Amino acid sequence: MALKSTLRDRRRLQTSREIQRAALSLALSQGYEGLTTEMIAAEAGISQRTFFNYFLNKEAAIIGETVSFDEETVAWFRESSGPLVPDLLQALRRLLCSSDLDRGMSQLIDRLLNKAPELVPIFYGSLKRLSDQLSDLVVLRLGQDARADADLLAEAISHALADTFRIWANDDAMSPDSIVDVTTARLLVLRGFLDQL
Amino acid sequence: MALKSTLRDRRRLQTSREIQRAALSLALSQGYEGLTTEMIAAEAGISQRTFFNYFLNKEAAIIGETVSFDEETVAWFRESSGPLVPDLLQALRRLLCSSDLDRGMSQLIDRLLNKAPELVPIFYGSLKRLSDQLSDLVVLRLGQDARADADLLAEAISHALADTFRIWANDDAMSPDSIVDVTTARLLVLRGFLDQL
DNA sequence: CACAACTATGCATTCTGTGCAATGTTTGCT
DNA sequence: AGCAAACATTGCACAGAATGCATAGTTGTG
Repeated sequence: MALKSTLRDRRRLQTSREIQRAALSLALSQGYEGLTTEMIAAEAGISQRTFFNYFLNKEAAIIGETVSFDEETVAWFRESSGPLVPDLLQALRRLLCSSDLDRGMSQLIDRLLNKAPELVPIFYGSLKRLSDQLSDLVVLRLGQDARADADLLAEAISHALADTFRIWANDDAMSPDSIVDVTTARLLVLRGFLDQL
Repeated sequence: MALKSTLRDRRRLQTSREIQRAALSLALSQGYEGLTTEMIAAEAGISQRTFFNYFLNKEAAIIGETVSFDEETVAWFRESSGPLVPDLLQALRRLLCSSDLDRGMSQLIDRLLNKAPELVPIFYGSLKRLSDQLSDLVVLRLGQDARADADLLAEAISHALADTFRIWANDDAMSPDSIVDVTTARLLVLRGFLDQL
């Protein structure tokens, strides 16, 4: 079950990114209002029908594909006996390492979210998917009874991470490796607030 | 600029709630898949066109209207010299007090989210609106420079609150007044996790 | 009452999203 | 290489979502 990279898989990934690039660049130049799936398909050099083979809807094309923890990371996390939260951050480090980050794309997304704020809720809806994965990890260690607590922690971490992504996207000097470090700093800020309770 | 309750306003609110009730009950009985705006309109006793006069889209009808802080609360918060986070929670208390909560409706939403998990991201996208309001409050006190920190805190609080709502919806013995108390307890759990850093 | 502001609705239209069937491409197997 | 299964692309048809516009009715106000 190793990761086999066939021609088909490579093309699929490439087409998927090309569609997202087309969607983002058109949304930025022409505005998200009035952007149609036909325009995106034309810009990406595919048919409208094929567009819908790749993405369930227009928003999904803007957001792009969701990353996932690989099995090794999940296994490592479950077996680790270190403290929970630092281990979660370590898992995130692995995730960011395996998924090759594209700063240019992140920059486009950030600019689009500034230009078309109506997309922000959609983006946060999609962030929920990452949060769910984090929550699943926590439950692996603490058990299903801790699901509610796990959700809460996962939300905080995923939002701190999303926050960090915007910083990283706009700072060419910032290394991808330091993303999780900055995320940790953001979480410490949050803890500072909660110390008021 | 007091709150005048004309016949028009009352009817509007009533129709809006009737539409949401129709949408929720149909989604629960027939399934969200295959639920059309025409069905909702028919069940609510209005035309499809009128449905779209009340809600921007089908999802918005399910979620219902978003609550807002009233001007007095905003003014009170800005002038208060108490610690930030407890004041935020106090503002939430006022918000929940003024918006008359409907446990039955919240219960329906909770059941629907369990039955149709594809709606969860949409719900979280809408929760962002409340979060934005909280963030605006924080910025009133700390200034625009603290926007990023404000967002982070607001996200944590709003998710803790959403969490509490689900508990409240399913526990008839729980008083609406205690919602913010439970939310505070949830935030303390979160702080406990973050103490691992 | 008279007039402005708002509401409901029908109709036409554009866009989204899905199912299906036909045709072509890639893969794995012998 | 040759073959069959799996997968990808596309066109077409169609149901549903959402908007603009015109019209007729209702409510608020002086």
